[in-house]
Amino acid sequence: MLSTSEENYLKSIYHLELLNSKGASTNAIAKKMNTKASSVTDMVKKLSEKELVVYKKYQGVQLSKKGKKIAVYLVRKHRLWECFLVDKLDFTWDEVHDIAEQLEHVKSDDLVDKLDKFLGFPTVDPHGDPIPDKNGNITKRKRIQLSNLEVNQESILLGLKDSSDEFLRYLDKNEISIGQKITVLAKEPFDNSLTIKVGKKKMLISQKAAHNLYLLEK
Amino acid sequence: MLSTSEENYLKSIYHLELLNSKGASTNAIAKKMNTKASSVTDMVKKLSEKELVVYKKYQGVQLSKKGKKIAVYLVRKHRLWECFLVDKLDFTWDEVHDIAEQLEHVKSDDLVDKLDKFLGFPTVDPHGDPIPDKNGNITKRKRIQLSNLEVNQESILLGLKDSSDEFLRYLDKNEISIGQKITVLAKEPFDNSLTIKVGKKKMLISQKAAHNLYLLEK
DNA sequence: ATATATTTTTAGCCTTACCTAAATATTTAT
DNA sequence: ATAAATATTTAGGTAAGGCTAAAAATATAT
Ligand SMILES: [Mn+2]
Ligand SMILES: [Mn+2]
Ligand SMILES: [Mn+2]
Ligand SMILES: [Mn+2]
Repeated sequence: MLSTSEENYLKSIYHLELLNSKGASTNAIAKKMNTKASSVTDMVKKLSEKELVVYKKYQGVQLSKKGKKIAVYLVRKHRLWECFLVDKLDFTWDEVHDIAEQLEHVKSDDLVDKLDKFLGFPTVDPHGDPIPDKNGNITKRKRIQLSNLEVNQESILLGLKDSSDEFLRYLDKNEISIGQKITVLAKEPFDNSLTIKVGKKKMLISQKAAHNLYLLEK
Repeated sequence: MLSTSEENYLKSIYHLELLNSKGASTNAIAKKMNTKASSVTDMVKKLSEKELVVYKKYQGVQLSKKGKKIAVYLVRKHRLWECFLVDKLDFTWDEVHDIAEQLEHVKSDDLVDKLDKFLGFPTVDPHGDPIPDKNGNITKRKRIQLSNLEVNQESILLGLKDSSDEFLRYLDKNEISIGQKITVLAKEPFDNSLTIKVGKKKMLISQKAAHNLYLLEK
């Protein structure tokens, strides 16, 4: 049985590996987990002894098969609980992350299965992120950043790159939500800002914001 | 912010105080928490410094007002989660305790309020135990053990003294559940066993089992 | 190629929450 | 009232998961 701390390390390494397939560096893990590099070294040694990661001194870590399975299961639990909080308890999407961080560590496989069923086997969480199924399979959708969409192309908002509370509230304020149709009407060459149509509304969006929106790539 | 361990101590002391209003002894706490008396002494000193319990060496502990408030809130959370697990996720009443033991430590007042609302503000948990309201008030119902009911008196099953999984499954097997009408048909003087009518069924019940059933006292 | 900067590890400490064994206080029995 | 039994506390130790500061390895710049 893993501790909450061990579980959090595995999940962080998993997310870092998605960004950099070579593995996760000590410093990157430390930054992500708000801790010190020396603490990371300690923990990584322990995870390595348990064969949950592959670690070579000074070379960073990668998850082992066993470690990845646990990490994906944690992601599954996190996202299922986020669905529960938003769909059933009426939380907003910027309120659920910290609570799901706690709930994901509750130990009961039965609970996860029954929660999944109760929610109707959702495939994406409130932020548009995919929910791994019972076997750990994740459906990958082809997606493209809004900033890379051609002018006059229409697509559907699938998910977010940055799910920070600030960005979520920016989207709320501008009535942008997952599943909406978005069309690029014009690109401003000077600052790469975009004029877009979201639903029926026209609006201006910065390059930075456009970078953070993933659309369905057809 | 209290640790899970500190919270568990407060809850155990609370339950022990309900049995013995003078307070909880070191040994009683150790037994209840499956730990050693010396560990209890350590923790009790810490809780005393935080003014959550009143502690005098060799004299056991009582919860302070502050400590009791926290303990009651934990009981509230535990029982709300048990309702969720049984009513929404279709767990049986003998499966929910250990999961609720974990869920009760999730930190979010908002979560508790919203869960309460989602469940329709329940007043009792699946075992018939009362759920403290938002202000910590617990509705006390007059109740009497089945073993103390007069012959030919009818009453309603309110709750259980012993909620062990074995007893819960004994009740399931005999189709006895919270809310049912029960009448004592006869008492056997030799072993104090009872012939009772539960719903429409007649059955024999031992003194031990009858001790564990609380009925509404009119 | 060498010097400098950055990253990572090691060494040594701290706190929490446990433990065992020994000492001390309290309770119970004679 | 004293002895024996029981309950509680103290002393000293462990493992987990943090930390800082110093040492060592690796990466970068000249
Ligand atoms: Mn999240
Ligand atoms: Mn999410
Ligand atoms: Mn319970
Ligand atoms: Mn209960």
